[in-house]
Amino acid sequence: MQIGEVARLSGVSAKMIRHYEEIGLVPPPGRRGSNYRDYGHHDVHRLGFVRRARDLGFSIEQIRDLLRLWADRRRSSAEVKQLTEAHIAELDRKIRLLAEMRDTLANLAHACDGDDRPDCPIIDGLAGDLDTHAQYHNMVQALSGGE
Amino acid sequence: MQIGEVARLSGVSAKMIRHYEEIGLVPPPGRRGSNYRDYGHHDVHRLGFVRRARDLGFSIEQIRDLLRLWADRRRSSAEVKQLTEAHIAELDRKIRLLAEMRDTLANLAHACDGDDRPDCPIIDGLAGDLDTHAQYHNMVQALSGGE
DNA sequence: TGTGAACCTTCCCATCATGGTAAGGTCAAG
DNA sequence: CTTGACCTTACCATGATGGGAAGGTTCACA
Repeated sequence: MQIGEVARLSGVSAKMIRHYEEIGLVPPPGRRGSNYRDYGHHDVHRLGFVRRARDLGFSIEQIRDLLRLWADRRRSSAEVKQLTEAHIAELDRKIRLLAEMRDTLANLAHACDGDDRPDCPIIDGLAGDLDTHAQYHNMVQALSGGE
Repeated sequence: MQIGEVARLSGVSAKMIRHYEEIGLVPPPGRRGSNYRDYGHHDVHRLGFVRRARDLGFSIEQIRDLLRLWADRRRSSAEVKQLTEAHIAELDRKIRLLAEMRDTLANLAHACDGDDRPDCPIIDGLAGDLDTHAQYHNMVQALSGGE
């Protein structure tokens, strides 16, 4: 099977399949006389695994571990679960960070008239006329108390 | 003022200050006889603005616009607000994406015993023995119905 | 006057995962 | 024999940041 078909079947681009081979994430396949890579069903399966793990936000290094665990018949599910929960914790951390940004901005935007005049709490906040965090907390208080 | 002090005062590393100059985000400062960059208070203020905008997740190009608006006395707050709300929408999109990953993984992990045996729904899900999304939705149903 | 520490300068490389493009080889159908 | 669809390698780009090398400047202190 040529790389293009594997790409179609696995959902991983040919570009990335070559890249994963180069970094040793997947083994180099055999070559035909034409020097074309030659894949089998097992490779499609493995690359599908990689794609699904990527879709769930695992890093390449984590996927390397997951592939090793997948192939290891003597693995403990505890190890898989532990790796997964570490990743969940990382996702939670990122979500909290983004949510904090969003909330700060939403509060600034809420206080901004959004009209033709230049006066703008968003710009003022960024300019540091007010400390952004203090401003954020003041906002929260003003909003919860004043509305 | 040397770049190191500006870095300290603004919270932007000297490395990044030079980078922002190179990409035209901030104007090149004057130079002393030693060829050292020479900054004033205004530069510290501007870089503080940049840092706060970065902390809120704005991209460099968005910050370029924000700096222009900041300097424009005839700006409309509507323009600032519009830019901000576009960014908020982008943050929401990222948060939703990450939350979906987290929820899928949390459900898989929930179904995983995490013991010494190799059987593992997480690995099975990644291996595509079940479609991940279908599995996720089945999980949700199983969890809400079965507990 | 010398010297060492603490600055500064430019230049290049690395990250992470992915895409683009260029220049060229292979193969099957028409 | 050409055309088009495929494949190959090699290099460059992204975005924001850091690391480090090799070398120049400044200043305090012995």
